[in-house]
Amino acid sequence: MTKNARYILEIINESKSHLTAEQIYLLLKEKNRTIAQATVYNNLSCLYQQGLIRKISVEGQPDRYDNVIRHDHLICRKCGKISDITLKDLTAILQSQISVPILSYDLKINYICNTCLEQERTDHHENTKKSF
Amino acid sequence: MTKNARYILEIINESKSHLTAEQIYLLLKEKNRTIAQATVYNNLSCLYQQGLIRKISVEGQPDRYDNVIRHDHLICRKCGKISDITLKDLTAILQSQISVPILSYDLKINYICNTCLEQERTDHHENTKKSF
DNA sequence: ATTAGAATTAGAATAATTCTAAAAATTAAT
DNA sequence: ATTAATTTTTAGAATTATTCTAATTCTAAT
Repeated sequence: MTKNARYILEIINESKSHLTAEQIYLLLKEKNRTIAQATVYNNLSCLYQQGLIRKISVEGQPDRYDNVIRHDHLICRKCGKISDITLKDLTAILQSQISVPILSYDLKINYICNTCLEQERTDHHENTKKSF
Repeated sequence: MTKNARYILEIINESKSHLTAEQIYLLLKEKNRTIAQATVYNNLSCLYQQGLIRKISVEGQPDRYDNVIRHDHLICRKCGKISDITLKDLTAILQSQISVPILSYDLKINYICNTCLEQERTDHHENTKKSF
């Protein structure tokens, strides 16, 4: 594993958020390492193929990268916000229903986050007022 | 709902595969409807927001669209192939662990498909041979 | 030190999607 | 039916994310 790959893996493992390739690139530049975007992409692909990181793709957003410690994601259907949540491991339940070996699974749970719920409530209220 | 939206929804609901926006556009053209790509994208966004279709994003691939009948997906980690699989509904199990209401969930199970397994076996064999 | 192979680079190229502003179609009001 | 208002569609430009390319730099073994 190259130095850059190690740095990138470290950033992903230490981050609490779900970074995009772009964000990782910027973080590396901040830490005054000179690195090209292509290198970030290269290494991310590499790390992903080796199963050292995972990719989470939320529609309308660039791919995001995450550590491989088992956890699931809550996705707000309004604003696209991603939050971590650790639910009971489902591997056994799933594997019992599938004959081929499961490598891993990605579970995204769609909901509406509090901010958007609040927003919705306010909007609705305003509409109601307007219609009088 | 506009005529185009209806057509697009129909195509998605009737398709057994997981179509991209591009593929939907081409299908519509085949059925000699004149339609612009932008219209396909517009309507897909619309249908998605209304919860009438779902989007499945597999890394390295353009977004794909699917019907909302509950089912899960098997994703081959080597070639990216997507297959449908209907596993036991997990909503109750998940909801019991989450306080906010779940709208829906997307479950992608990573595995290696038969073709890729075969491929791997062959490659390995060749490597072995070569190394002599 | 020399060299082969791998990693990195900057920038071009590509692919998917969104934006824009005008045109066409649909709907509602007269 | 005619006009006006609104919605949908359109073609093409613009943007964004990502990959490709070919040259350069680094690394590690001789």
